[in-house]
Amino acid sequence: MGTSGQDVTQDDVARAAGVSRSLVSLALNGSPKVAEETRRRIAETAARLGYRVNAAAASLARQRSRTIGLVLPNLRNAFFEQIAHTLGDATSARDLALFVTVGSEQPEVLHRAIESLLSVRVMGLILVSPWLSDEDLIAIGEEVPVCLIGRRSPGGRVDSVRVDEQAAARLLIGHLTELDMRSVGYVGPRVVNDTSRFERESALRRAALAAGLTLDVHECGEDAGPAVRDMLSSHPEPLGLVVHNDILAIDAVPVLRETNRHPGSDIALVSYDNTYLARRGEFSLTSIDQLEDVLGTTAVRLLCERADDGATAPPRSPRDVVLEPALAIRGSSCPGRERLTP
Amino acid sequence: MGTSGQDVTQDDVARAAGVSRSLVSLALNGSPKVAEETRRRIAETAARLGYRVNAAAASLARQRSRTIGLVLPNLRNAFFEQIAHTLGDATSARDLALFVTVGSEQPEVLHRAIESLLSVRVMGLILVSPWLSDEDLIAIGEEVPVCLIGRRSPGGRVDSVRVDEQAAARLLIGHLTELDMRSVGYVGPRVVNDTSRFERESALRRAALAAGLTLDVHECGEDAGPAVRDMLSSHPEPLGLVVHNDILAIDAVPVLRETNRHPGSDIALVSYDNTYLARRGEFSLTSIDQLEDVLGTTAVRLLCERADDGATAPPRSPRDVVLEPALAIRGSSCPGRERLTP
DNA sequence: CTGAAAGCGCTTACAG
DNA sequence: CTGAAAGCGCTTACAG
Repeated sequence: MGTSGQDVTQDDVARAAGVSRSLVSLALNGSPKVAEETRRRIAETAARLGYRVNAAAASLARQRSRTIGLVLPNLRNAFFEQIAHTLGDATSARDLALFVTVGSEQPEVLHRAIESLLSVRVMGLILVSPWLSDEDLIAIGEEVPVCLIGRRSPGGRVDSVRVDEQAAARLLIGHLTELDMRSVGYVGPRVVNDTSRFERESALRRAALAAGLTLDVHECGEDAGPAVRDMLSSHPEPLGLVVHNDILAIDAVPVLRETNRHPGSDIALVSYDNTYLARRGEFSLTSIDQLEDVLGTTAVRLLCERADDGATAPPRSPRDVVLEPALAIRGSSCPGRERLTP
Repeated sequence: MGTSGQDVTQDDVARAAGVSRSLVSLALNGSPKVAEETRRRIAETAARLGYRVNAAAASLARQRSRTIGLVLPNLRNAFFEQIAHTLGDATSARDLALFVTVGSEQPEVLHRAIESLLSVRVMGLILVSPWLSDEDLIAIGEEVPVCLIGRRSPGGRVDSVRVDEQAAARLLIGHLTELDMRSVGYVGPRVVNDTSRFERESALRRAALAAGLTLDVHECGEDAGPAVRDMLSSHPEPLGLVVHNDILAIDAVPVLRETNRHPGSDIALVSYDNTYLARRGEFSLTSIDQLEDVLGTTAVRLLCERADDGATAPPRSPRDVVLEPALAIRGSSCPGRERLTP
């Protein structure tokens, strides 16, 4: 029946199945030491009684939990949703649970969130573009396996997976120069401690220089519109406009229209993340694809490897997995020639 | 120092502070039975040693955890971010942890997510507009205190907090008729089992009828653009266009422009959620405000009340808290007359 | 105000 | 292939 009543324990299952308590545990955890026939009988009894493992007890006994903590900076970016989904799949494929915590601009809130994840003794932490100092990250890495997504490993015992920002910048700048844009502008969020933001900017600057162009930078608030408007008015020439991410880039679309700039001829708008916003017909943004699925599955793998080392084994040195990005080309930069590169 | 090493336990703290194990527990949990001076000394020792409670052990001993599970349908709506933030604040104000799980269109994934929350023996579950049947919800309510947000209580032991859909519909329709719109169209997502979607539609229909108007309904996919275009072409007369939420409504903005409809004269676009997207200058959407902060804090309160009842006490009957929505009026319906109603 | 002891539900050597 | 026993770190009556 699987009904409620107070919690059913392994004891109840053991009694009902006429076996010992430990056998139930072994059977339910799929130990090879249990006869298949017995295992099946126990599993059936457990299901019939509505047994559900008590994760707290299991973690305590096992000295380690089977859940991974995911810390996202916020939920305002579809990229984060993709990541969360991919990680959800990757973890459940390994029979792990995933708990998401949403950070905040306020460091205090972020720290509290991480603390509560540590209290649960998560087996590892995945942090997406965290607003934390390298020192903080390394300190957290001392307590629990950590894998960063979208940010370079700061050393210590902290791993990371990210897309090659230089390669992404080269893809974008290459695309823009092919389109004969004369200058390149970058619009990014006005933030103080977001490392990835600055890395993106400097990668773009370097790639632009290498192509003989300079990079003009404007910072924007929540709405990128005003910054884009400024940028356009100071660049009447054919301009390659790089916006920090899709969600900001959609603010640029109406501005282009208003100011009478024509994608493909005197303007080319490109951005990052290639989320569903970029794919929408109304926006149709050329955008860097970050390969969220690869990012996610890799992060989980790195974390599990580090966790499996246990407290034994010499601490693994930090690993920094760098992925080649792709560029999804759409109407915002060259109408009529949509494709995926490379 | 608060450094790492293997986990510090209450035992370690007790030894270091020269007191008994139980006293440490009492002190750290702020029991009034402990002398203030002792409490302080123990707290200091704990901090110095880098002690962090083992939530698994605490939950097990206490037979109840101090974390609430939040289940969101997805992360594609800024409304969910607001909710998550508010709940984060509300829970930490009560010294509870919040774990977020992101659902999915696939019921199997959603069930697994809920299962893993139940395995942790969360003290309660908050579900936002869940894609689950009433029966499923009631069944979950048998296992753990449940509070729904944005959906009517299905009975059982399940509470709910939501905005009055009828009142919201009346606000919108009232606003549209004031603007002399002749017909009303509703564009909502094409879904099969989203109760809130249908409730919204029927509330609108009823309010429209009461105002002597009929409601034309078009369903849309991920991009609302095409549905909006259809709607507009079949309604050349002044049209009040209600879109299911902000994120879909922004697809309508460029369509209005293309088709040369003018907000305030022959078209008035309104939507739901009043998120940051609605507030952006480029979109400036008139939108129903759902009072996320009230929704969130109320949900936490209801949950705690039900949890405090414990296994004793006659089961509380379900509560259905209904809030009066507000309407934020912006340029998409009447340019130049932005305000908040009521 | 403080300490000794039992127990939460599970896992895991260990001995058969 | 199976069972008896210890222990994970904490909380909580209970007795002083």
